[in-house]
Amino acid sequence: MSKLAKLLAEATWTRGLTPEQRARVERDTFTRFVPKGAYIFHQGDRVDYWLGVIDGLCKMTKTGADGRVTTFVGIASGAWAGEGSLIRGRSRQYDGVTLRDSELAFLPRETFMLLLDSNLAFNRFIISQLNERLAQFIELAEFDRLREPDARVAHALASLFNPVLSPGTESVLEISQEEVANLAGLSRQRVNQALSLLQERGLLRIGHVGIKILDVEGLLRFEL
DNA sequence: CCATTAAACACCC
DNA sequence: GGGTGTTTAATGG
Repeated sequence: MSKLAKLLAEATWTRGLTPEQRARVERDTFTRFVPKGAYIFHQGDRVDYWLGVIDGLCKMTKTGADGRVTTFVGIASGAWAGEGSLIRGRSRQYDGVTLRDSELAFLPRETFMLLLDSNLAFNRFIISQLNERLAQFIELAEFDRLREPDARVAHALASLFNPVLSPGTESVLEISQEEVANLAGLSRQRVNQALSLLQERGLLRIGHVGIKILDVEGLLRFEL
């Protein structure tokens, strides 16, 4: 079985498709290898595909007028993204960049719209995914405004393990501390300090360009 | 004051 | 050579 077939077989949203729809999806979807640090799409691009992460780690970022860059969210293995822009019919509102070598899947807009127009289960999946994302962004605002830096780091890491949004995340995250800093909106050395604390608490283990997550639940409810 | 960060530094995988 | 861990000086609440 190809990587794509495996991804489609394991994805929640393919379960409610008719055999014809499933065949159509398998026929229309293609995959591409994208090396670490490469752009998947740019802000302003037309949105022609729904993006699936077969195996990899990506980020959505935006560059401010003064050149500073912020990362909104990480997208991990098993995740599908970009339905927001597809449905709104708008151009990309941010840049997509790989954080490590990634295998990506592209489902054409036309196929996506066909499913949206004809399949109830698919609609339910999209609603639950959008809802999950909304909850995640509200949490992001909460942690950003109400919690200390250590909890922000813990939360940023735990967010990559959301079972609805990123069902296939491996427990070893191949991510630099620099990128964790971008995700959490903190400096690199503050993140380093936070990671050391989280490691002391037994929630994760720091490796070389990698973090082994030991306790996702513990990270989510981390308190000083 | 105290915490955070930018910049600069020396390891080392 | 990029990622990591640390120091130092500057900044801001």
